[in-house]
Amino acid sequence: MDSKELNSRFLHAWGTLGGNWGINRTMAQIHALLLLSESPLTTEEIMAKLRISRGNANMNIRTLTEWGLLNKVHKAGDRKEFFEAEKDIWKVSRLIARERRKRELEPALKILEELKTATADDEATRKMQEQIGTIYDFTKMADSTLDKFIQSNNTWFLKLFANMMS
Amino acid sequence: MDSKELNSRFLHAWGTLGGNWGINRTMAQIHALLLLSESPLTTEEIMAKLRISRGNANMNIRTLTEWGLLNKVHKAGDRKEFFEAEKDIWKVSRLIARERRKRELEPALKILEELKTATADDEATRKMQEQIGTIYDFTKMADSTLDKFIQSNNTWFLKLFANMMS
DNA sequence: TTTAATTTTCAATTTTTATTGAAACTTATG
DNA sequence: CATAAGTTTCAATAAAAATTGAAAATTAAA
Repeated sequence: MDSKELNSRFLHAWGTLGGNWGINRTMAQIHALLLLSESPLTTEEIMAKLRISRGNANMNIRTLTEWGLLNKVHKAGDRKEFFEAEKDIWKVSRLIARERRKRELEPALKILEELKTATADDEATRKMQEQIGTIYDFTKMADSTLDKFIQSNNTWFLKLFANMMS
Repeated sequence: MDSKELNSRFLHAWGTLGGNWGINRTMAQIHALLLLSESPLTTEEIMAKLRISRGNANMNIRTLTEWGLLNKVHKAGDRKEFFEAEKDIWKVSRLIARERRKRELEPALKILEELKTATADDEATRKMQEQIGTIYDFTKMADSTLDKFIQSNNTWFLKLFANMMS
């Protein structure tokens, strides 16, 4: 297999996987492209390699940058911005987890907590509340676990993994 | 708060959360409705309570049932099928994890493994392959972790949680 | 077996989400 | 300061995903 084929197959696979895990396809592909790239690329180059529009490239690069998955790099004597990917896959996964927690889990938790602690008017409500309480507790635990992961370092997870598999 | 309001707010929150975690909004809402329901409901009742069409109800109930999140119940003297939700939230999360692993993670892993082990034509390819290898190893580890979770029981996770938080 | 209740299917439609591309804006450099 | 290179915005468009509803298929009771 040559590097072009490998590159293209990886972009496709990573784009699909990303698409299913809260990152849109293009965003995942931009990240994948830069993960495999030897050197930082410009917006122009990303547009050309992925055959996407300027607007699309710009907006996804921005989100990736906000998430901490890409870094801007400046080359001496060049006015253009270059982008390079965060390549430590452990860190990548923590950064993604952090964003998803923030955008999806936290708001849901907030509502669940509210429902759990609301004053129940009647017996039927109280029963429902009990069930919601269980769900809240579980979700809260999942959230804490995720948070612990987000705050952790690579070693921590390796230890956890060893522990779990034993 | 009365039971009607609690119910509706929970349906909304759970629908949104589900929507972000690989379950579509309606599917999550059907499950939520049955989670809070005292007794099993028919398709008709689900359609009415969520104001959705027959086709939509049928197709999402089917998927939920295939995933193991709903069970069919038959009432003596009634021809209709009733549905009840799996209410153990631990089990629910394991069942969802199982499906997502099957549908999303496994296919991606298969491709990554293929790319990792393909014969590299040149140095550039070999370098990319190394990077892909790292990603494969990580993804594989995530997959194994997920699998361990899927196979586990509620106690296991509680122990893990205690372990992690210490 | 016929009939009516119930469930399933699926093409058409609606809704949601992602993408384009041109214009507006910003910023370095002569 | 003027200009051109580079970046961002956003209304319009396209693509993808969810939903509808009516017709077909299935099933249980008469």
